[in-house]
Amino acid sequence: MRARDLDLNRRRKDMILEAAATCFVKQGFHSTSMKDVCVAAAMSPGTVYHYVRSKTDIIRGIIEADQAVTSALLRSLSEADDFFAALFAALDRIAADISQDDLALSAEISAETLRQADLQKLSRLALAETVADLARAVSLGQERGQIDASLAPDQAAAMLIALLDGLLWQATLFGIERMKAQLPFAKQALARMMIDPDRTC
Amino acid sequence: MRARDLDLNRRRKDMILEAAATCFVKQGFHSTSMKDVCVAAAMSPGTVYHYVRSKTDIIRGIIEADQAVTSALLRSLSEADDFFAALFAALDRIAADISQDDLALSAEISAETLRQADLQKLSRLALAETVADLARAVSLGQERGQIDASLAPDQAAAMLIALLDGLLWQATLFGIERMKAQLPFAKQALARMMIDPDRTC
DNA sequence: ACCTGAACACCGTTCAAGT
DNA sequence: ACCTGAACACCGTTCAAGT
Repeated sequence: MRARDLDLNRRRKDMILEAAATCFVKQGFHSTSMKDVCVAAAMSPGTVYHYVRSKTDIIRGIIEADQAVTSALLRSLSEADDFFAALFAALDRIAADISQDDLALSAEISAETLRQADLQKLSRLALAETVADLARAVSLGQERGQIDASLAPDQAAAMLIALLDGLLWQATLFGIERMKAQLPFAKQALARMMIDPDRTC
Repeated sequence: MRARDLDLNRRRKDMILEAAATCFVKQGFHSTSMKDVCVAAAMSPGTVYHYVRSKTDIIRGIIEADQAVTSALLRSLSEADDFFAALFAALDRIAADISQDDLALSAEISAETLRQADLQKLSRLALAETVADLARAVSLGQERGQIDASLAPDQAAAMLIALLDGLLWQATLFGIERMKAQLPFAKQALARMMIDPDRTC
């Protein structure tokens, strides 16, 4: 019955995380109360706290789930033959898939992360992993002659992520439509950043 | 005595804003209570609420003050003769002046902004003004032949701000020292983005 | 008008008590 | 073990009462 208990534990926690995510997306992290989460998960406070350590613990679960998605998307970049084609396709997909509420929540989670040491560490490791994954794709692109070989892959990756994060923030404030309109300019900027300007001379 | 009343009003509100800012920088927005602010400002709750509408109202004051600083810094870019020299100097100054706590607070304020319609509008207008100010400097740089004339000034400005915001976010997580180490790469990236790659051919 | 501080409704979390 | 819901300490804000 140990196996069954562990399974119940995981299932109940997933239910709570899902219910909480729904609330957070709709109302934000700080304005959804644990009572809201309890109602959405159809459990009493005591039960919720039996499966979840704290409100912060729920954020931890969401960050981990998000990072798994990002990581998979980035690893697929390393498997592509054409770096820029794959990168631009990924940007298009991000712009097409993301919702305004998702953007708001992820900004809120990012901020929440800063005031709690363990969450901040989690968030820092996630970003470091993202940059490392992307640096690997950059390195492969350099070997294929698609990217300026004189660039440090991790620095190029950091710049690319910075530009993308900055655009996502602008999309959060100005709306996703504006980001879609910005994409061609962003692609040009990224290509210029990463292709040797003297290459065609 | 109307004049004196208005003056007291402004002075007291400034005292509260200053006390609150100190608390926010040290502990963050959500983990400083109004009681903390009252103690720091040496006033009772009733007095604080006599001069300030709400906790959110304090954030509004901080955003407005921040934007005044940013706006002044950007306008000075328009007055420079060499766009990139002035831009790079501004980046160096930002990296030198900013503290880890400031970075954390501004991320937290940005997030807070998203869940309250009036704050979001304020924040959106501030970013729009920042982009517009910078676009003007870009436009002048183009007239002087320092920047690729084929770029749309507002788009180039938006990309520049996006990259800078992204780097500031990385500095928030990884520390300012890392941002200082990144600056040369950021400058190269910005120059490549904004200078016609065929110019020297 | 300016200020006090008790009071209000609500928050995240805990825990004695039930099954 | 799993679950309940009353209770606790604390939050942002208000308001009758004082000067």
